[in-house]
Amino acid sequence: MPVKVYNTLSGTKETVQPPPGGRFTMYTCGPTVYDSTHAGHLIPPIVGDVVKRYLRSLGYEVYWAHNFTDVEDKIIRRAQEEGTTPEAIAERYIAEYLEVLEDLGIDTVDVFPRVSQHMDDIIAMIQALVDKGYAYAVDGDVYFDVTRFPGYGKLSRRSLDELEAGARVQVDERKRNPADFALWKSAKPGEPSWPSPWGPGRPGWHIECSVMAYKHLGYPVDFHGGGIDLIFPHHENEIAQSEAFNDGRPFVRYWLHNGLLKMDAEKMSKSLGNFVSARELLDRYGPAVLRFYVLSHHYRSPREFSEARLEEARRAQRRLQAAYDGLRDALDRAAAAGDGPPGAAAGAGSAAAGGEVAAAGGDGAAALRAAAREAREAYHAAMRDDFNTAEAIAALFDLAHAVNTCIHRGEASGPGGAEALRAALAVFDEADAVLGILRRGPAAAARDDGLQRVVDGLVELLLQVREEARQERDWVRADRIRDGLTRLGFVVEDTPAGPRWRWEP
RNA sequence: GGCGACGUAGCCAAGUGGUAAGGCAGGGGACUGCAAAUCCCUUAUUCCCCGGUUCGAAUCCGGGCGUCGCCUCCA
Repeated sequence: MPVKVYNTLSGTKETVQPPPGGRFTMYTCGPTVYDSTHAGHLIPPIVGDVVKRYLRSLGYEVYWAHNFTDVEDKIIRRAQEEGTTPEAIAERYIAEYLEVLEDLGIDTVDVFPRVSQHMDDIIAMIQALVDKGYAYAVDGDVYFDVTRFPGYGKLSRRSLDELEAGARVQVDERKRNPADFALWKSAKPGEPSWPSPWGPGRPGWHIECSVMAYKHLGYPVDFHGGGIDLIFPHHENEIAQSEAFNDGRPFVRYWLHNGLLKMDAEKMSKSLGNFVSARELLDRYGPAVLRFYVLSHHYRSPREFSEARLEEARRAQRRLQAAYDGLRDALDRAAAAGDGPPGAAAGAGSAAAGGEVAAAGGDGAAALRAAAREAREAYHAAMRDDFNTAEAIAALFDLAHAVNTCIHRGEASGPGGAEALRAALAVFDEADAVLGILRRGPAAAARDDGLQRVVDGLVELLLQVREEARQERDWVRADRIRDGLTRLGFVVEDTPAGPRWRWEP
């Protein structure tokens, strides 16, 4: 079952050819760490995480490098403004970013290379480009000569003529061609610098990624990802450098670009100042809802950010979560009720074929089993088609509906009920091991601190009192307890099996 | 100005030739002491507009209109 991806380079969907040995490499452009991580930054790592997890679920290995740009003009400026060092600035925002990834459940990145740790390799690659005649040094700067690389413009589909026509910046007279870009920039007084054959300076913006991809993954890289705004000039230049360095051999096999997050119809960006902090969103919505929000759109689509959209995602995720939780409850009850022979309760123990026959009596179980099978197929079909997570999630909603219906009709406890529930649970778990949009595992695992246990105990106690009031048909007191808990963020639901509660601040 | 992408119900959003997924919101009903959750029913003869190709198009082609991105740092 082949996976297809939309490759920016070819402009078409292509069938992914697994590399020899079944080990993929993936490189994604991480942030320039001069300011806080914003909501838009979450998309590439979430998409990368899903790509890696999905391929892994198919039995492949994926080695993923996600870089930090920690040497850059804006970091230097920021350091000067705050009277500290660029390293301190970078360190601060790298720590914040890593914490955000961790809280999002992204533990799939294998290496986080940094520019500052690859100076020797960067200088070596620049030197090689100079030696091969693709680059030239002028007054301590080194530029890449785009006219020497025939494929220049193939990713962003533009020609050098178009680029010159559209040039809006003042052309540096020392460049041979206006589109030439810097590989090495000489340091101005007071700026951090590294020694080089061309004098003290620092790398240009693009060379770092070519170098770090080469060093950590080797060429060709199987998947290279990032925001669609990086196609030009960043990725275009990476191709030029890397393929020139590699004597024309391909740099990347599949280019994956994600759509941008917009804010008030403009792209969210640090330079525009219209961004929302990722940390804040994470604290307010939690990883499951945030991932749900990101993955409920196709990764290539642009999406509009707003509180209303996130609230909507929260409600939608809650529906999925409720079905999942209900499923696990039902399984627990089935296990507790009669762990015994699955068919015994209904006395439908006929025989081997009994499972199917008995199901005819109330074929909720059979329907659920069929729904689980269909959902699993639909999930894989969606994921294989350019990682269409929106469609994959739709398959889970269909399954959620089937689960709810089965439980609602009381057919989950019938013959084969538990088996069907387990089949459904297996599909949710399989899909969610990739998507990460459900809160799973025993709730207790997340509550290991003493205070939390006290709170749980108090809520349980209040609910017991409320149950006593309800027994006495003292609705006033019962509602007072429930309303009070609701105001504190505890949602209480009465079910045939007793009251259930959850904390939803 | 050039290059690229997009325009699907009140809203979000899948869907590249076969007769419109899924979600949110809304309406009606069931269940409930009342709720919540859940279930049942309901919400686009139509996919920005105009032409064309085809037995057949949201899907292909041409032309408009609109929005966004890139051409300068940017996930």
